Amino acid sequence: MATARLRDVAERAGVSIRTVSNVVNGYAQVSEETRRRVEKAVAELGYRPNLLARNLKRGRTGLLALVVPELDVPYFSELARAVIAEARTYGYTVVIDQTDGEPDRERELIMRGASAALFDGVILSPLSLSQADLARRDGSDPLVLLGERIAESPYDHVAIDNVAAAYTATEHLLDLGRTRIAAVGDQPYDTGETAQLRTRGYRDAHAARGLAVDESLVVATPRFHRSDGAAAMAALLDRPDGPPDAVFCYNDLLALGAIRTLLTRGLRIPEDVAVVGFDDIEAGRYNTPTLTTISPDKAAIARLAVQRITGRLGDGPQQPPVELWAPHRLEIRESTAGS
Amino acid sequence: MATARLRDVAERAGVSIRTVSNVVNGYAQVSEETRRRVEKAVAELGYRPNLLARNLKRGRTGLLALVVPELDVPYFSELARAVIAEARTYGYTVVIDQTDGEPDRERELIMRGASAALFDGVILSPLSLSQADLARRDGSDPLVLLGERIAESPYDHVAIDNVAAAYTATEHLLDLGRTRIAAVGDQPYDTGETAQLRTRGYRDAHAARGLAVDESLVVATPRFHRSDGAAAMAALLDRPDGPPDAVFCYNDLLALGAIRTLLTRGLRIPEDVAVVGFDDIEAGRYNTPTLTTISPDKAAIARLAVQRITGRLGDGPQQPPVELWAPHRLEIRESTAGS
DNA sequence: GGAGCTTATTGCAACGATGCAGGTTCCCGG
DNA sequence: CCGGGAACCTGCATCGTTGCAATAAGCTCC
Repeated sequence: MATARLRDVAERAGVSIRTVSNVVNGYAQVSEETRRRVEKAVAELGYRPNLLARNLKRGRTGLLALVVPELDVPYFSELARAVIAEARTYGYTVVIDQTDGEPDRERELIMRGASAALFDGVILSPLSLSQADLARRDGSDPLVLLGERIAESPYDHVAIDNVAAAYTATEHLLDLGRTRIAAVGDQPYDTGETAQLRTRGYRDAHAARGLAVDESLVVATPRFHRSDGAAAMAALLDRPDGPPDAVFCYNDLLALGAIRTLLTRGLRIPEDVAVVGFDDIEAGRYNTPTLTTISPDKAAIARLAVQRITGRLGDGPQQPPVELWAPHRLEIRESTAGS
Repeated sequence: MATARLRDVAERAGVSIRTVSNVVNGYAQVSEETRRRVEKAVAELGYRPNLLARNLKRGRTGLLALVVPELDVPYFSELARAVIAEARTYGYTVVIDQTDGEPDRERELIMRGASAALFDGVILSPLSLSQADLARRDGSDPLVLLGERIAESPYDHVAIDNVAAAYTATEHLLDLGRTRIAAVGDQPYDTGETAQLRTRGYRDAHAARGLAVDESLVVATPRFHRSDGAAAMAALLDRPDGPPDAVFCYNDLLALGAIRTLLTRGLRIPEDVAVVGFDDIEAGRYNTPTLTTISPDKAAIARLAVQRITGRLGDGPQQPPVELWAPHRLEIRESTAGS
C-alpha cells in the first residue's frame, strides 16, 4: 500500500473519483451518507493528497523559499524565524535553504525555485550572486532580495540603511570620546556592497567632525564569523602604535570574537576598548559584557519581504522593482556603557 | 510570458515536445543542428522545467525535509548545516522547516511531507510530538527521528547516548572535587524523554560514587534558552543554603545564560562554580570563559540520518526500524578547567 | 538494390489531482 | 401528472512533464 490515491479511495467507497475529491476539499454538497463512506475509506487507506499533483493542477504550492548563505549565523536564523512567522499569517509555509554563499547554489536556487513552480516565491539573501547572474532574468518571478544589494537587478530589495546605521554606531563611539576607532569587517569592492556601505557610514561620521580616518584601522575580514573577529582583533592589538580605543564590528559575531580576544589579552571593555556590533543577535544580549549593537528590525524586514512577494503573486499588473528600507536603532549595552 | 512550457519551446524551435525534453534532459541522441535550435529557443523564452510536473511524472523530487523545533537554537542550525552537507553528497537538496515545537505543525509536516510526495524523505527532530501522533502511521514513509525518542514509533531513530553523556559530564565535575552539583534543564515526564535520560546519567554518576543527589539541585526549565539558564541560575544562587559549586546544564544555551548570571553576581568560573554544557555550539567556544561541554558528533548524526532515509527510498523490502547511536565526547574548556 | 543497423525524432499515454459542465434523482407546487 | 429547481454526483479534459515504443531517415554491406 505504498500510497493510496484518490482512485483507490473512490473504488473502496464505491463512488467516483470526483466525489472523493469533493469530500476531501469540502467542495460542493455531499450527502451525509456519502461523506461518511468516503471518510471511512480515506481513514482505512491512510489516504493523503499528493501535493505535487494538486499543486500542478492548482498552479500554486503555498510554499515560499527563504535562501540564506549560512543558517548557523544567528542573524540569518533569527531572520528566518521572523520570515516564517510573517509568512504564516498569509497562509504560506516557508522552506529554507542554505547556500554557503556558493554562487552555483544561489544561482541554482533562483532557477529552480523562482520559476520552476516548486515555490510560489523566493526570498533570497545573496552573498556572492553577481549582477550578471540576475541580468538575464526579467524580474517577472516573485523574488525579493534581502540585504546585499545587486545593482540593476529587476527585483525588489529590502534592507536597512547601512550607511546611516554605521554612521550612528561610529558617532556613538565618538561621543564617548574615543579617537582611535577601528572598523572590522570591510570587504573588497566586488565581494560585498553592504560592507562598503558600512565603511562609508564610518567615514562619514568621522568627516562630519572633521576627523581623519586612520586607514590602517579599517580592516577587512575573510568572512563574518567569531574566528575572523578574534583574528582581526589580535592583529590590531599587535600593531606597533598600540591598540585602538574602540572597535566597530560589521556584525555581532565579529564583535564577540573580538571581545574574546580582548578579554584574553587582559583588556577591559569598555574602559580600554569599547565595542559595537551589528545585527543584535541573542548571543550579544547574554554575552559578558553585553554587546552594544545596531539592531535591524528583523520583523520589519520579514514583513516587507513577504508583503512584496505576496503582492506580486496576484495577477495584477507587474509593478516596477522597489527599494525598501526597514528601520534600525542603536542598542546601547555594556560593551560601550560599562556595567 | 508568464512561464514558458515545453510546448512553447517546441513550437518556436519547430520540433516536437518530446525532442525538447530530450535536449533538456540530455537524453538520447540529438543532432547538433537540432540541439542548437532547441537551446536557442530555450534561452529566448527563458524556459525552465516545471519541477512539479517533472516530479509528478518521475515520482521523486530530490528534496529532503529537515524539520526542527527552533532554527535559532544554534544546535539545530549547526545540525542543519551537517544534514545539508551530507544530503548533498547523495544529490539531495534539503529544505528546512521550523515548528516552534507546536504539535500541530509537527503533525502537519509529517503528513504533508512524508507521504504527500513533496519531499522524498523527512528528518524530524520532534519536540512535542506524541506517541499517538505516530501510532497511526505504518512506518512505510521515509522518516527518521532525531534526538527525542518516541516510544513504539515505527520509524528509525538517531541520537547520542544521553545517559552516558550526562554520566561523563557529571563524573568530570565530581573528579574536580565538586560536591554540590546542580542539574539544570530537567523536564516533566511527558514533555521530554531526552532531559530525563540526562537526569538519569547525572544520578547514575552520583550513585556510582555512593553519593546522594540533593533533589533541590535538580531544576526544571520551561525551555532551553539563555534566559531560562539565567533565571534558573539566579534561583539557585538565592537559595538559603548557598550556591552550588558546579552546574551541569542540559544544553549550551542554558549554560551560557547561567554563566552570565554567575559573572553578573561576581562569582568566578570555575573557581567558585564550574559549568558544563551540552551540544558544543560555536558560541561556547568563544564565550569568556570558554565552555566545557558534551560534544555530540553532529556530522555522524547527519550521516546516519541521511543514510537511513536514502536507504529506505529504494524499492527494497522494508526493514524494521532501528535505533542508531552517534558518538559524543566531553570537550573540556575554561569553564571547568580554569584559563 | 534491399536487408539490417544505427541515429534522430515523434505520438500516445500516464503521473494524481482539480475545473467545468452536465447528468440523475428527488421533491415541490400547480 | 408534469415542469422546474435543488441537491447530489459524475465524466472528461487538463496541468507540464516523461516513459515507452514506434516511425522515419540515413548508412553500410553484400
